[in-house]
Amino acid sequence: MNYDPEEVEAAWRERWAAEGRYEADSAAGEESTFVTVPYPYPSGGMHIGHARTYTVPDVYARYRRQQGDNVLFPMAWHVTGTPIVGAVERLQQEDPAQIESLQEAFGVPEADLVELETPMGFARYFIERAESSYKQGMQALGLSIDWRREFTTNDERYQRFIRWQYETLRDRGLLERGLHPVKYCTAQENPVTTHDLLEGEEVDFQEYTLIKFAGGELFVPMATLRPETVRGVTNAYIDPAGTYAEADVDGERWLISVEAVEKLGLQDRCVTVEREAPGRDYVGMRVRNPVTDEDLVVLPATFVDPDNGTGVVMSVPAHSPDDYVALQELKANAEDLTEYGIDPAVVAAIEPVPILSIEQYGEIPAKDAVEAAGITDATDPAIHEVTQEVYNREFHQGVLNEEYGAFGGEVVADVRDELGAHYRELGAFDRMYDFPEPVVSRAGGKVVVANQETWFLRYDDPEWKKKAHAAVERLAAIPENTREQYEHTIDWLEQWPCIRNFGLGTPLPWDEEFIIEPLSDSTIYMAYYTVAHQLADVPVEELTPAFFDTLFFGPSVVDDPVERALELREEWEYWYPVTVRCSAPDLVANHLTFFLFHHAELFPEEMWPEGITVMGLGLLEGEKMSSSKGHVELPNDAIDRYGADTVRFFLLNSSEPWQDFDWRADAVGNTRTQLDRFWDRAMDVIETNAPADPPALEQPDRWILAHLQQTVDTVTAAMDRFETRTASQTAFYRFREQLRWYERRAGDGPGTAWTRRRILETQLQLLAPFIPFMANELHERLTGTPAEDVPWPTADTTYVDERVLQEEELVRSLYEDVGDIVEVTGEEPGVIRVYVAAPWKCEVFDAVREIGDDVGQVMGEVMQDPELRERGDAVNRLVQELIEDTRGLDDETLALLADIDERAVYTAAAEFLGEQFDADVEIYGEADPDIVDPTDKRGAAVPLRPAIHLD
RNA sequence: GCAAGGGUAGCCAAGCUAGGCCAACGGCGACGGACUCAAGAUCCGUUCUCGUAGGAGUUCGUGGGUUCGAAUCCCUCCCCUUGCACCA
Repeated sequence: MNYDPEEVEAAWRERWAAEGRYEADSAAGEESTFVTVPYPYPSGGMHIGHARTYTVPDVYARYRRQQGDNVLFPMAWHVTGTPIVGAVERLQQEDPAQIESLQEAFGVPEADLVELETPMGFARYFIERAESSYKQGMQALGLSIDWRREFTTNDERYQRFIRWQYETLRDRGLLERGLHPVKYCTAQENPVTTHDLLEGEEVDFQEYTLIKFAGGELFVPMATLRPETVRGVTNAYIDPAGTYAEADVDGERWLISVEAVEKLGLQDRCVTVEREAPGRDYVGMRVRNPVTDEDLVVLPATFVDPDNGTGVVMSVPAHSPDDYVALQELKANAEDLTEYGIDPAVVAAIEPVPILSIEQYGEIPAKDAVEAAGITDATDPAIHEVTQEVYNREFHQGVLNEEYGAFGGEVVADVRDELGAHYRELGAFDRMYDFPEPVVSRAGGKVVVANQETWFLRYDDPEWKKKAHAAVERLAAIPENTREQYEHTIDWLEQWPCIRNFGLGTPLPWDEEFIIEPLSDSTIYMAYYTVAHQLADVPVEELTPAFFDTLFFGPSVVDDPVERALELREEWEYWYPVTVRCSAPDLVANHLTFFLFHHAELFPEEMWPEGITVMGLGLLEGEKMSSSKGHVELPNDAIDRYGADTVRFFLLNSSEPWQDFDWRADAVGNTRTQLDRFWDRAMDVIETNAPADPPALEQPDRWILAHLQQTVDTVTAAMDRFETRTASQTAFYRFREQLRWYERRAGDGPGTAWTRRRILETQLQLLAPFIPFMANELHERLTGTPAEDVPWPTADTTYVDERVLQEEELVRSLYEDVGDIVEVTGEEPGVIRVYVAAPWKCEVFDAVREIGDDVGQVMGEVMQDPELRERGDAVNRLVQELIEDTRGLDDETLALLADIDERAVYTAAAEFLGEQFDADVEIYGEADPDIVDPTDKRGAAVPLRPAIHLD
């Protein structure tokens, strides 16, 4: 019967579902393993990258099950937040890109679009209705999930649980109210996310320092990202055509652009406009530098954007190529300024003021940089690059001048923040947020930065950080280098705004207009899995904070513990902690670290996560997958084409879980071919009769069985380390390499037939986690029991045999040497003569073995023997050669090698060699009296390496 | 810039944490052969250079260093990928 994955896989899916094979219930006395993976976010369909994300934990779950554990692998759906809502909105607005993405990438038929018009409709569709839905994909892949525990984060009961979590955190003082800058659409009057942006998706807002220059009572704040240049300011620029306002800002009178008025108003400033006037009215005004007390002039410039910062900028020609070039141009055209009543002499007198020194440049870095680049006017596009370069170098290498007092002599990068804070405290500086370039929302509104009232998770709390670090310490971090990343993230996290103004999810219990955001409502939900299906029977209104207190903190923390909660507590205690969480690398810096933080705070140490495995990302034909570009591979398509086992095997075998993988159709096709071949061979074995009990075994049989035991050990060790690639490569491809030799060597007796069955049986058990459909099917056909229902194999000591491995190695290398010679000479031999090293050479070998790799010492010892001394040079050469050959081998192996009867080994293999080369094979001892040695080759014989003569 | 990962023979990709069985696993492609009317599939072999005896030479981003010995350890430089937050 040919391999037909469709049929085999359908049968097993049905059987697993009917048996409830993967429904896991707590069972006293059985070891529990709890495997989790972040629940999918159904804002679109499932693609092949997701398939791997969920298959990796499945393979581990299956492995642990074969190892005898009671394994729980649950799944749920994350529908919190704005992406789904946003996707629905875009659909309603008939956004063509969105519709194309749904139809092209995820194959949504026109007729189904109507189902996607509500957020939960949209979510449901991609959870289970669509061909490309997650649940259908997971079931097709054969993931061993306990589906009874499924839920969504929008479910009432789940929300009760999250409310309990947040009330608890608030009560512990880990939640705090405050203001936070966010991207804000002025048209919708609402915060927006990156997905909501039409223009400027890549742009991040920045915190600008406002340097409060003053013209009499009127402050003229100027925005800069380089507050340390305050001493280098030579003048200011204003847009003469812009509209400016004199406004009361928190009790001070400020001159700012009208655009800045709006922005500051949104940044928690109290702003009242008192009069408006065109920028030109302020040209020529004198302003005082708050740090140096110098008086500077405000000059007109068309390059000033009133919609950036405050609309008034300072000029630092010594350190900014832009400003330097502008100043040159201004000087050249100083006459034009008379129209503003400015004396050209004033402009002519402006000279760059350097404030720092830096190696690569002279006194005026901007001047040098501009001249070196040959820039003469401000329209030269190269000026941006030059500016960036000067900014970078000055930041990292610029040493501030002595005028900076405490900051003098320091590198900018080290003191910029401090310096800003210092002058802010003195009232000379202030700050505002803004974008460096225009940002527009999909609704068409201008996007600015607004301070929003919000609730923060206090990840900056030192006690909490300490607990989180403790959780990392006991964590099995896979790969190990992620450990450092967790530590780093914990140290670096500050306050995290954990609510949104809209979207799906759990409302903040005490302020229901806010929704707890997705990264914050998914930190301890693994605990919810342990009781999810049983919670369904508890009336929602009974799921009070006291109920969850009882469940998770125990009976002692509440006055009157509910019985049901105590029962569920036993479930939780049975399954928890999480054995391993499989996740993505980009989640280390947020979700996974939050996961650790919350566990560390809410649960006792023994309930903290035991392991996290971070998985690599997927590429498709060498390129990043992108659902918006339709560059995706869907699991259902792949499974239709290749079968689920092939998809699984490719995904797990092409790289280790934490490495990136590349889905390439040709490689997947090849994987399928390999499985076809495996199936055919397995069927041959299954259909061949073999004795039930081990008959007499030949050398090749014992050799391959010894190899099999090594393979079992290697695969098991790899699985324990989550090295699925190593494990599957070893069990499948590596072992097949050995099998090729075996097939060449093996006879056709009952021993061979028995050995083949024995090998197949073990191999199927090792492969069952990877290709469960095929492995179970074949194993059942072979033995009557599916592979997943028998214990994971362990090395059978009956067949562990180091000697047979080494002996066969001698045969193999003899075979290869003969082959090499045949190839080089291009002649077919009629007779192969093999000369085994003489006894005196073995004595030398023994000496090398005992003394080690010191040539002098070995020679000293060996020359004690008069018989050997006679051979002088030959002994010396042999010693050197043997030392080379034996280097790195351990004593045990050497002892074994010394003990092998080489001649017997070759004699036993002579028939085989003769068949292979179609020649007669003669075995001699080097010192045999009746030796045939036409070309005097025998002297080349060395222990473990016979001399050869082909005739 | 900071942080992490990576640069290996035509391509993909092991090995590098414990330096020497590494000319460097494996796959693809290519070439030769077997099977076949033929093609495909399958199987066997070759695939850095030289070589009519199992060998020798030169390779693992660059340039140095440590060592008897380095793809493997240390340093310099070049290049590539990813992340840098309120976005799941």
